[in-house]
Amino acid sequence: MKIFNTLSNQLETFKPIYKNTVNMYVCGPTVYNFIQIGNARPVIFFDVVRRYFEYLNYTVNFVSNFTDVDDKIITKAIEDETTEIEIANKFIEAFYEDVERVGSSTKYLAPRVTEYMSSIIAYIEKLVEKDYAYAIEGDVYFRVSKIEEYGILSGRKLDELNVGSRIEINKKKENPLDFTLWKKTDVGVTFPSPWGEGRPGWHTECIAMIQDIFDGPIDIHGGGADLMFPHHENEIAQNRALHPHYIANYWMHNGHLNIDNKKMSKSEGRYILVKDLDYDYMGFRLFTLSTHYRAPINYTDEVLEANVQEWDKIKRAYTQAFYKLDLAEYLDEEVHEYEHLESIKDRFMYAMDQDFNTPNAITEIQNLVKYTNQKIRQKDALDPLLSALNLFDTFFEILGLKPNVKRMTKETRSIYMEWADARKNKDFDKADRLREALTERGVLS
RNA sequence: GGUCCCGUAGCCAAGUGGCUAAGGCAAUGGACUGCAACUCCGUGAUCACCGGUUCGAAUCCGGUCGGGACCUCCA
Repeated sequence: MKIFNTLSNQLETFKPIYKNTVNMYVCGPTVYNFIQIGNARPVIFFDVVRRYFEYLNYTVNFVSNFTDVDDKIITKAIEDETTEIEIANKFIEAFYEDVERVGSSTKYLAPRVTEYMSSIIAYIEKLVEKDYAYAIEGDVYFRVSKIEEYGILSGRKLDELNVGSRIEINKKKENPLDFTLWKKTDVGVTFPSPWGEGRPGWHTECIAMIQDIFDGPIDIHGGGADLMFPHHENEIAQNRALHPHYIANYWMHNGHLNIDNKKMSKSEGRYILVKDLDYDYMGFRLFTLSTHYRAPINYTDEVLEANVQEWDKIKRAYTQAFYKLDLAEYLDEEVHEYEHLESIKDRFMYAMDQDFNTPNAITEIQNLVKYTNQKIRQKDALDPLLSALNLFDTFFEILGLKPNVKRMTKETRSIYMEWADARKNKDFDKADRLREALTERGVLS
C-alpha cells in the first residue's frame, strides 16, 4: 500500500501506528451553506480511502469535523435573522443528505467546534504559556517565527510569502505571518476565555480535536489542496510547538474540481450545488473517481453525461447477470475462482495500492463488464457469472458504488416467464407489453 | 512579484526511461436480434513545440508557447 505523502512530497509505503488500525481525520465543512460539487470530492475520495482500508481488514477510525463557529456563519445568521446554531444545524443536516446522495457513509465521528471549545481554549493557553503565542488587546496570535520549519508541508519559505497580497496587514501582530488563535469580538455568538469574550481562530480546532479524540498523532490527515497552506501548515506549527510529532504521519490532499477549466466561482455563475445536480449521483461518483485524486478534475456537462452513461453500462451488466442467476436459482451457489477474474481482481487491487489509482481500478471494472456480458450470452456459464457478480460486489463495496438490485418477486418472475413464452410463440404484441412491465420493474433495461 | 502544477487521439483518462503508448465515451465497419435497445468483434495518436542527456524519452534536463492553482480562514 503506497500513499503519496504531501509532507515528504513522495510515495511512501503505508505503516500504521497501531497494528491493523487506521486513525484518520479529514477537515470537514464550515456549515454556512449547501455544499457545492467541489466539496463533494473529498467527501467521496476519503470515503473510498476508508472503504479500501476496511476491505484490507483495518479498523478505520474516521473523524471529520464541522466548523460551526465562523464569520460566515455569523453573517448568514444575521442575514437570515436567526441564530448561529440554527444555521449550523440546518446545514449540517443538509450536508449529511448530500453525503448520502453521493454514496458516502455518514457513519463517522463528527465533532463540532462548539463541543470542543474548552479543549481549544486549553490548547491556546498552552501555546501562550510556552511563549509560542501572545495575547494583545483580547486577541491571541501564534508566533510563526518560533517555528523554524514553518513551510515544511507546503514547500514554502518564509521570505517567499508575499504577505498582504490579499488581505490587509494587521498592525497588532508582531509579524504579518502570525495567525489568529483567538479573536476578540462582540459581533454574533461569543465565548468566554482567559482573554475575554471572543471566538477561536480556525486553525486550532482540528489539532485540539485530534489530540482529544486520538490522544496523540494519527495516521492520515486529509483535505483539499487549498488547505495545505495555510491551514495545515498552521496546524503543524501549533502542534510542533507542544509536541515532537507532526500530528499525522501521512498528509493527503485532493486536487480541486474546476468547471469549464476554471475555478468555481459563485459570482461568475460557475457554481453547482450537490443537491442541484440534475444527474444520477452514482454517475457523479464515478466521474470524481475517474481522475486520480491528486490531479485537478474538470467538470463539464458532457464529461459527466459520459460517466452517467458509463455507470448505466456497468449497472446493466451487473443487473442482467444478477437476474440471469436469479432466474436459474443460482445466486446462492458456492463461488469459485476463475483465472481471468482473478487477474482482473489483482490488477484492481494493485491500482488501489498505488496511491488509490481509481482510474485504473475503474478500467478493471470495465474489463469485468466485458467478461460478464460475454458470459451472459453464453450457455452453461452460470458458474463464472456468479463469480463475476461476486467480484462486482467487492469492487462496488470498495468504491462505494451501489447498483440497487433486488431478487425477483414471484410476480415479477411469472411476468418474466410469460414474456419468454410470448417471444417463443411469436406473440410480439404481448411480448412488447410484458417487456415494458419488466423494464419498469428494473429487470430489463 | 514569489512558489508550484499541468499540456497524451473529437472528448475523458492511465502510463513518468526500454516490448507494437492501457481503458472508456463519441465516430465508423461488421456480428447478434421479431423490431428496437443492449451486447460482442474490428478500425484511430510519431504523447504542445524546440534543443539537450542517453544505446534508448511521452517519461530526465534547458528553453518557448498555452492553460491553471496557491501566497491567512474557498474542499
